[in-house]
Amino acid sequence: MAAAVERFNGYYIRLPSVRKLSFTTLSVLHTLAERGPVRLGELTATEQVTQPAITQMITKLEAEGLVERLPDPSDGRAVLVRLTAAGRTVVADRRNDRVARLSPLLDRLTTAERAALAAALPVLERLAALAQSDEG
Amino acid sequence: MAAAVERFNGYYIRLPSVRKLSFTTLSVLHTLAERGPVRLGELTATEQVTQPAITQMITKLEAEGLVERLPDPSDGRAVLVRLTAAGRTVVADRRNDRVARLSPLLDRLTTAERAALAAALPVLERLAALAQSDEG
DNA sequence: TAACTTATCTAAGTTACTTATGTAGTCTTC
DNA sequence: GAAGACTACATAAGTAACTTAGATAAGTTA
Repeated sequence: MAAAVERFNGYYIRLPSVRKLSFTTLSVLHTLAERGPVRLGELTATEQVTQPAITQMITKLEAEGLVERLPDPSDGRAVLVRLTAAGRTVVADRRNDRVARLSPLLDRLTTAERAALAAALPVLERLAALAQSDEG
Repeated sequence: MAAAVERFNGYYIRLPSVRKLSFTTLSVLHTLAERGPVRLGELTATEQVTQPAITQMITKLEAEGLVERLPDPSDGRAVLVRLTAAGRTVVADRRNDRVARLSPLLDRLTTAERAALAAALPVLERLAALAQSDEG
């Protein structure tokens, strides 16, 4: 869908208003941005939805030019999903948006307050890791 | 719907599996638990959905006995929404569940790590207050 | 009191999910 | 090495939480 890609590229600054992406969809795009090409079944495991839901979502995102399906060379049944350039733009754009909203608020905190937030981040990551290790 | 109430009361420990409550629904119940009786329109403002969505959700929750509609004495058009005892049980039950899941994880952190999390909480509250004051 | 506004409700359509099932590639076992 | 079982994904059909558009009834204003 080259037309969709061009449209996204041309107006990427307004992307959030071009198509509203659901929470789950955004989570998938984020996962793909972090982990690179991933099998469809792996997305089923990480997101909290069923496998057909992922199939349908990826079909839509592919039609919009945000992701692409690739054959998995190691398994003829499997499908690898990868972000396109347009897809990476969406993710980066959203991150920039978050930063733009948060920065002016953080600027109004004291140095000590910002330090308290920064000190909590690694603890939260460790907590998340503990929770995840308990599942497996 | 007395039957629904009794069912909720009788089996409240398993409530989360009786009916899956959507994210928005849970947010509304939480808002009602925090702020007490609230006008339907006020819920429209705090949650991120349209007014008809709130009307429909409250109708469902009322049928299940979790909330009740009251006339607003100060405005004949308005409707006040209030948690029932069963609704409060749902909220309390979920909170207990969160505590039960988090506590064993927090126990595995060091004292310093727990202190870092505790120190960040008031900062996050202040940050949220700053964000909210910018909207109005 | 007529015109306007506000608070909620109703109706109809959309969309992101679900469960159930189909299909093709891979593994196992004798 | 072929048959059966399993796995990865796709398709189909139904559900539930939303949406927009429009109706109703209470309150406000000129």
